[in-house]
Amino acid sequence: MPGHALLELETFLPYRLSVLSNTLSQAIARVYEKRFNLSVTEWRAMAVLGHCSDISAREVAERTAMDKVAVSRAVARLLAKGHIERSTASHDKRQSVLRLSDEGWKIYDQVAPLALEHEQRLLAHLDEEERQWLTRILETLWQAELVESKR
Amino acid sequence: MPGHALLELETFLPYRLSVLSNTLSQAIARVYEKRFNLSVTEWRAMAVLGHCSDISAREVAERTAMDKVAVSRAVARLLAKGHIERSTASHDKRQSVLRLSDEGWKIYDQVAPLALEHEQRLLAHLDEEERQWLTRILETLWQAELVESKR
DNA sequence: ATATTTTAGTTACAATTGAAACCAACTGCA
DNA sequence: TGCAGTTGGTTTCAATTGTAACTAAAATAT
Repeated sequence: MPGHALLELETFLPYRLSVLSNTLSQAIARVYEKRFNLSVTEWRAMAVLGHCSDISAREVAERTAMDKVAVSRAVARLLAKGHIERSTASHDKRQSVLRLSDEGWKIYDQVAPLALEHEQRLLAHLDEEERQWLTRILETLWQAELVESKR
Repeated sequence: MPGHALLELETFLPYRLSVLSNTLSQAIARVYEKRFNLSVTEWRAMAVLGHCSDISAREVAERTAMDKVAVSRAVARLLAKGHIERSTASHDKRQSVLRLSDEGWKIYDQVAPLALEHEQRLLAHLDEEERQWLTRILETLWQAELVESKR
């Protein structure tokens, strides 16, 4: 194609990141889905609550980078399944206070190791030096995107 | 949370990749959308056709990592907008032969530089050494995931 | 040749998602 | 106090997407 801009999708960073992360997420998602009947959004909410409990839906949204509608729906389904419990914040009756139920913890304790194992299996393809670079680079890009998207 | 698996979402690789690539894609997508009325799938199809012309829908699907239904719909919309043209392969009447129209090339020639520029702006946060590592690492993970997902 | 299976692409229907409207509770300020 | 503007969360409706079924053409087998 003479005279046209040279964009090769296969080497285009945003595209590569997108495809890589999608195949990756879907691979894990399939496991959540089949074995535990959890969608990605549901699992993300649970993951956050497993790590810091008694937070509001808004805070779950912030920490998972999901929007509040998605969180609202995930919370509704998790409540229905009994994986989480909800009460109302005493200082602000709009806010909910969310935490994993005993049942939820049982799920969490099964899924979390699986997720970590999957991550390890992926990282096993890299040597220690590569892993350190990757962490560093992702951190940098993450920060860069954050400030970009805030504008 | 004593006695529970330690999964911190913020440092979990699949999660980081997912959030990073989503915010990244959306940032570019917004530009496609607003300025050129193109969805991400539509643009991806056009990007592939800009790079190698006269290929079938199946081949577009392969090269964009989208499924054939998504491609079919993107193609339908691009045809309706007049951005691409379609004929039938002489050696196999099932296959379509797709290419950008003159109109399509005009769009392509505007969007492609924008996309490349966005990529450059992002990469500008990294030094040359980091960029090389990133390319290498993504390539490795890409290959690793490909073989994983084929099983 | 003809029946069977596979492949390219589309269509139909259900499930998921996103945007905007909405409600209730809080904040700040006159 | 009371009223305008925010904020947390839900609901509604439309658009997007995924799955499965489908058609037509080609490849393979009988």
